[in-house]
Formats: sequence, structure tokens, C-alpha cells
Amino acid sequence: MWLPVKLGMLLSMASLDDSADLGELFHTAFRGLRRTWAEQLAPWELTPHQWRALMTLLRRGPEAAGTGEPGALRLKDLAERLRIAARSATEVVDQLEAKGLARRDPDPTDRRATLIVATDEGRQLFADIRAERRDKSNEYFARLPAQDRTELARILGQLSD
Amino acid sequence: MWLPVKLGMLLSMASLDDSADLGELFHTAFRGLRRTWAEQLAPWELTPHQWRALMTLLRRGPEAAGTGEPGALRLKDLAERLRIAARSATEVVDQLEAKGLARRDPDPTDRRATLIVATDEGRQLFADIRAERRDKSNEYFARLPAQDRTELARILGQLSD
DNA sequence: ACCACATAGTGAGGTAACCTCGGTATTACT
DNA sequence: AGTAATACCGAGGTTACCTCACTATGTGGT
Repeated sequence: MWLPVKLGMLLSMASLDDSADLGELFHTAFRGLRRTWAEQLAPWELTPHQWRALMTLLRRGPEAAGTGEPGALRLKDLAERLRIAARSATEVVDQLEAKGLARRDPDPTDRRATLIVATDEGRQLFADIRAERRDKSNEYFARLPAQDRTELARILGQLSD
Repeated sequence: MWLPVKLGMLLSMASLDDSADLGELFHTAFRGLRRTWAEQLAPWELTPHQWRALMTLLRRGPEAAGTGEPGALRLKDLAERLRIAARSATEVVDQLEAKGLARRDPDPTDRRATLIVATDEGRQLFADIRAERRDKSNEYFARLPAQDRTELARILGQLSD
């Protein structure tokens, strides 16, 4: 009776649900990651967002090594690397500055710009947290076999363009 | 659901930065997903959060089919399925109610509880959006080859417990 | 040299998507 | 009957974003 129609619907719904489930999976996995990060960083009173910013300041790609002070980035460039609006970068820099982990210096080459520089304290904190994380060997992704981590990185790379 | 895993493709080059990069990748990929969803849902003036709630109301698992009204869930159960605190579910239900997509009915079996029921409008909107999404064949994950989608689902499943 | 335009940062103000804590009504347990 | 647990909601807070308008400064064209 309804079998042919139902079959077609089932097929299209199957693929639809597939992507929906993928979205759900992504959603819950990401929330788990966020929670884990927040817990790991809580002892240092850093939010994941602040940690990402500090990390971005201090872990510039090798291509930039030697081209200026280490740990110095124009606010606009920081925003770009964090993939957030410049205004949002202002905010996180405010927070880092309030904690004494970073400081604003005028850019000598452009008086409109400010360079965000990690302070010694910021550098120290970064090193400490990194060491801790190494010890705990990154709780969250440690669940995955190394091979799956590689696969995941490859697939996520495709999604991020 | 489980497909054979590709074996021995790459040796793990795991370094300390590996996990950090994985986190970054995850972060940016998730933000992309969120943005895509928000854009897709904008014409209907639904946030991704509201969509997820409506979907959860209407797409109960087959195990629950026939065990009560379709599209009816206690608020607490909705919260559980969305993996958010009960108080947060109250909020999203408020929003759906304000839009006329869902309604609160007293649970006849427990006077403390309220059943969240999708209205006809809610059902209609759900169907419309689903049809649209099928047409666009889910922009975001469509970038990935089918095999990678399967892999991703498998790996994310591991992460979500 | 001057003017139009672009760019860098920020103040003001807003939003989505969460949370906890405390209170009230109701049900369940002993 | 009395105490503990549960379901929901009001109040109020947080994180991580956003846009828009403004000022100070740099850049290119004539």
C-alpha cells in the first residue's frame, strides 16, 4: 500500500537525519570540548577565550619569527587570527591587560595602531599552563586513538576552508 | 553505522601543538557551522537554538513513537535531550511559545510537570524548513565527501561518549 | 598642498545561549 | 503524617560574540 512512497521518504529522511545528526554530534562534542577547556583553565582564572588570545600572541607561526618582537601583534591582526571582529579583540585584550598578561604599546610605524605585547607574566603563565597540559596530555582528545585524531584534523581542515 | 576504518594512512606526527591545533580547528569549524545554520534559519526568524528545540520536540526517537502525543515532551526531558539545564529549556520554550510554535499543557499524570507540545504552526514550520534544507542539501557538510561524513560522525560519536 | 577616502582602535549598546540559586507546588518514601 | 525529592520558574549573572558611530591618523589623487 504505502510502501513505495514510504521508501522514498525514508531514503531522503535518512540522509537528512544523517546531516542533522552530524550537526548534533558536532554540537555536543564541541560543548564537551569547551567545558573541558574551561575546567582545565579555571585554576588560572582564564577563560578559553583569553587563553586562545594569549596563545595567539605567543605562538605566532614560524614565518613571523624574527620579524619584530615576539609576542607583539597589532590588534587588528590578532582579531584576524582569532577570526573575530576587531571590536571583540579589543575586549579580550582589555581582559588580558587587566590581568597583567599583556600590554598595549604604540606601533612606532603607524600612530593609529597599537601593538599587543605579552608581558613577562603572560609568558610565564603561558609556559606554566602548557606544561600542565602536556602532563595531562590533553584530556579531551586523548580519548581518540592517534589515527582518529589525524583523520579528524584532516576533515575539520576541509570544513574550515 | 560502523564502517571499516582506513588503516595506516599516516603515522601520527603528534606533537604538543597537535592537540592545540585540533582544538583550534574544532573551534573554527564549529563557528562556521553555527554561522551557516543561523543564515539558513534567518528567513524564518528562528535561532539555531530554537530550531534544535523544535526539532527535538517533533523528531522523537522511534522508541517513543506511539507512546503519547507526538511532539509532546516534559520540559525536563526536553532539557535532557538538548543537554542543557532545565532552566535553560524553560527559556527556549518561552520563545517557541511566544512565536506560537509550541504550547504548554499540564501533564495529566503529574501536576508538577508541563508537557511541551508543538502547535500545528510549529509542525508546519518544521516541515517547511526541512524541505528547504533538503533542497539545499545541507550546505555546510556537503563540502565533505560522503566517506568523510561517516568518519566524522564516528569520531565525534567517540568524543560525545 | 589639499582634499577625499580608507584604516585602526574604541565607546555605546545589543544578542544568543547558556548558568546558578532560591522559591513554590506537588509527588514519593518511610 | 512528615520529610525528602522533583518539576518548574523568577531573578540575576556570564561568556563570547556582534554592529554602528566616532576620532585619530595615514594614503593617494590632482
